[in-house]
Amino acid sequence: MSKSPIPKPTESELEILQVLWQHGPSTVRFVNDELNNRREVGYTTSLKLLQLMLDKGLVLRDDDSKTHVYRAAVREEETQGLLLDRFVDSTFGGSAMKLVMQALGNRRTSREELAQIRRLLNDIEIQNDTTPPSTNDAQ
Amino acid sequence: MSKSPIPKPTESELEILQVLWQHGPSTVRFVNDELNNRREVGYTTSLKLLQLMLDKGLVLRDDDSKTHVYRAAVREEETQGLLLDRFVDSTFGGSAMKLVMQALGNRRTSREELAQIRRLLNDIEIQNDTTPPSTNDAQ
DNA sequence: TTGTATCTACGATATGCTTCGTATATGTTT
DNA sequence: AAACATATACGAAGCATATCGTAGATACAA
Repeated sequence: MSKSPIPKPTESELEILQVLWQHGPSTVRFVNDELNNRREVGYTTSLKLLQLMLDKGLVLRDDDSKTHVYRAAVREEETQGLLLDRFVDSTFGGSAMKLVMQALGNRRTSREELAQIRRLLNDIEIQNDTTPPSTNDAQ
Repeated sequence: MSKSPIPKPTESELEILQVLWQHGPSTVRFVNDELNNRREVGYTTSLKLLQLMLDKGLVLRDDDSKTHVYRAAVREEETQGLLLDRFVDSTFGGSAMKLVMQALGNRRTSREELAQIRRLLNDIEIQNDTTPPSTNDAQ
């Protein structure tokens, strides 16, 4: 519940965070290898990125051993939420609804996923019933 | 249905597109005024942006009269869809589901909006029943 | 016609992101 | 010990974006 000055990660930094979120604390070597599954990246590039991210506070590192180990300093959902807000604002003029409609409408969604969303909708409606609507951020 | 080499608009360019989408063909002056409702932007900055966007093919202009009139050259939904794809990929590792769940979970959604989504879900399921699933982009 | 306002064109700057090369330290193998 | 592999640190280049200043054109008012 603390408002911290989280710096917005760039796209490249996000790629690295994805790796760290998915695989946990990792060496530069490992991160670099993972990145190279998607595209060509030099080792020192990944290293530099991680160092900059360390400065920004996006990652932490354990440098007890010679080979440093980096881990994410920001939580996945929190970061995604932050970026989602910005994205909704810049691309959909603040309307989360429009975004959801497009996301659902313009791609294949499996039956299970649809069911999952329905469950979520039910939960939200229950919440709406118990806690009366105050301010409405979605539009 | 034509695949055109649409350049990805930057955030600033998106702001301008929002104005054009919302208000239709506009002068630089008007666009700049609109932008200044949100933040400080110099007139020549807006002008330059529009000129660059013209080069990129993001906007068209009518320069019959001395004061040029710009209009969007890309459609709103199409552009949003393009950016949505990129965003889902970079921030949610390609999982549109995760995005939708977060978008719905982390903000207030009114009863009508929920109903609207339910309707959309129904439509999708009907489609899923009539046309068997081939490739699954979501997830 | 002389100013004044408004417009476009365009160069220049500042900043941030990404990338890599090189130097240097450290550990390992023969 | 010498050679080799691998690590970190750091400077610097290349590029895109965003921003603005200035010059020059054009219309209109006094």
